[in-house]
Formats: sequence, C-alpha cells, structure tokens
Amino acid sequence: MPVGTGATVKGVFHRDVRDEARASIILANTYHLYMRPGMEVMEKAGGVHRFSSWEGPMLTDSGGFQVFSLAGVRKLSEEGCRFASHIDGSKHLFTPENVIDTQRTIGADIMMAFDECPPGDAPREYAARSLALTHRWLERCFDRYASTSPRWGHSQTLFPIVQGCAYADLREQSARFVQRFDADGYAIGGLAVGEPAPVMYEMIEVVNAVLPQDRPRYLMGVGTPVNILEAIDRGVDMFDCVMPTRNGRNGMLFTSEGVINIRNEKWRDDFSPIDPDGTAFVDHAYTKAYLRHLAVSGEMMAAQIASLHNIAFYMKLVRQAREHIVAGDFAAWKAEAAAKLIRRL
RNA sequence: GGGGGAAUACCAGAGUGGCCAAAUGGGGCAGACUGUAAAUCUGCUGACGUACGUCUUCGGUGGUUCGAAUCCAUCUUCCCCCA
Repeated sequence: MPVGTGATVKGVFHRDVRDEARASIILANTYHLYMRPGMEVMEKAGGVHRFSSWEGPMLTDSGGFQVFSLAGVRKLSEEGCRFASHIDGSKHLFTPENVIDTQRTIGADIMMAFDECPPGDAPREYAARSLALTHRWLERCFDRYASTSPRWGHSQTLFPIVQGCAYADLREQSARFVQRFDADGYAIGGLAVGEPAPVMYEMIEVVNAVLPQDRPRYLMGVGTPVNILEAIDRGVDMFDCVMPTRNGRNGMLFTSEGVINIRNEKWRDDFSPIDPDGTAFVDHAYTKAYLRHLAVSGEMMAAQIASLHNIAFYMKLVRQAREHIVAGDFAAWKAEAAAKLIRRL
C-alpha cells in the first residue's frame, strides 16, 4: 500500500506447525487463494490462533521497508520516520505506535514491528546505532500491542524483526533481544538488500542458531527460488517477496527447468506449456508463444498470467521442499533442483 | 495525356554540402528487478576489431565539388492532383 497507510497487505501461506517438518511457507503478496479456510497458523502454549475471516491469514508489513526504499525522501528520528507522499506531497509520520494501530485497523493476522532496514553495505557503526533504534522501536511496538486489542474478532499477533546488517555479532545480539517478547514468530529483516548471497546465508545461520526452534522464522523479502531453498535449508519457515509478481510483470518466468524471458523471439513459435513440469495455476496451460504474444503486444493479461504462474511455481517449490524434508531427502533434492533453477532458457 | 511529390539502416521516419555510420520511435538482442513510489529501468542493434580505428552504406547510373544522404543529369519504382 502506498505511503500513508503504514502497512502493506500480504497473504501468507503457512504450514500447520504441528507438522514435524520445518519449512512450510510462503508468500505471495495479496494472494490468499492458496489457503484453506480456518487453517491454523500457529499454536502456542494455551491457545490456537485463528485466521481472519477469509481463506487464510493476512500479514501486513509495518512500513519499515519504506524507511529503506525511500531513503532519499524521508527523515529518520527517534520518534519515527517522516515521509512526503509521492502522490500529493503530503507529509506523513510513521511511528512504532501508529504503525501498530494501522495494522490493528487493517485486521492483519500477523503484524510486523516497525524497524529500520539499513542497506547491505552499512558500516558497522551505523549498523549498531540502527539496531539500537530498531530495538527501542520494538519495545514501543510491543507496548502499543499490549495496550490495544484486536478490532475484528480474531486474534492478531506481532512479529519482531531481527536486524544487524552483515555483522554476525549484531545479528546474534538482535536474535537474543527479540526473544524477550515471547512472540509467536520471528522475522529476519535487512537481508537481500545489497549484500552478497553467501553473506545473507551466513547471517541466516547465525540468527537461526539463536531463534527458538518451535516458532516460525520469517525471512522478509526473500527471494529467488534458490535463495528460498537455501534459506529453508537453514531453518527458515516463511517468506514473502515481490519477485514472482514484479519480475513476472517484466517478462521473467520461473520454471522447473530454469528462467525464461518470455519476450525473447525464440519463444514465438513455441507452443509448449510455460513449464513442462505442470505448474499451471489453472487447468488450461498457457503456451509460451501465446504468453509471448501478449507480452510483446503490451497486453495486461501477460503480466497477470506471468504473475500467477510465478506464484504458483513458488508455491509448488516450497510444497516440494516440505515433502522432501518429510521424506528425508531434502539435501539431494535441493542440489538437483537448484542447478536447474538458475539456468536461463 | 499534363502537372507535382517521394525513394534513408529490419520497419516507420528525421536529416537538405563537411560536426553523418546517419536523430527519434518501433522491432530485435541482452541485462537488471529480492519486507512493491516499479505493467518499470538500462545497454547494444552496418561489417571487422577489445578499443583508438578501418572499411562498405542513404533506389540505380553518371556528374559537380577538396568533400555528397544532401547539388545536377538521367533511369527505375511508388504516391497525389488535373484531364
């Protein structure tokens, strides 16, 4: 949602944590069509959380990411973050408190804390100062959370966000700090923001070594199919990412055989399905040639089909991951799948 | 039959004597996109070479000029107007 609302609405597809296996997941902004009605999102001593009305849980971001992505046009302070709307220039102030209020109003099942997300190359001194601010904000978020009630008759939970940039000791410190709130789940933020992938993986390992095993770990904003498999391998349970939709709109299709740029002329006469492995999101499988025609013609349908296809692909990917974790052959499957996923077709 | 206009790279279309291998768009090719200010943005697109560069291009032919996509003659093709 645009600046001013203080939150981004997402759908989250979550495992039933009663499964033995880790890795459930995902993702898909604004798409809730993959979720089962009344599915239990998580269990905690003494109670079961139920989703809001419809097909699945709603997760909202706090607006913290805007602190990162709008770095050029915002002002950070102890109080919060000021923005000028890109739409009408009006001024807006996000604070830990009003961001919680907004998410209460939206009715999110999972609300996110308000944090600062520094860039991947942030110097240590900045990272440490930022982390301290994020932690202070986090306490304010939970204060507000504790002093307010769900508005729409279903429970609303709040996830803290681990920060610390690319510094292992800061990450570890943060992962310990956030546990004082005994949350239903924990988010890992501030990754995939410019740092190399190996650094991201290392940070995930550091953090997950500290976070509790019996609560979902949510890696925010990640990522490519391979990123997701690597993160699952390191104990992450939940993801969200714009990649399947944004890249889909821009003509990139993820398939079990590799990545396709559907605008390429090579697909012009290719009447085979987008993915031979059958990740079609409807019974009818669109052909590459048809989708290319729509994309080249500038038809909105191309963006729609590509987005839905990519989301369906991501959903299938994590479902397979879960199955292979249960079957006990995740590592072998991951290696084989990843090799294909990075190919360009 | 008479009069006028036009032919430019894959397409469309600027350019009217040197700063033109030739604007701009499209098409093509490649790349980017990771808690969505994004149906977006970037690069390349005559040949050879990493590159400075060299060579061949602006309908055909022949001229003028130090120098021509640009001027002249002629041919070809297309378009328009009048009969």
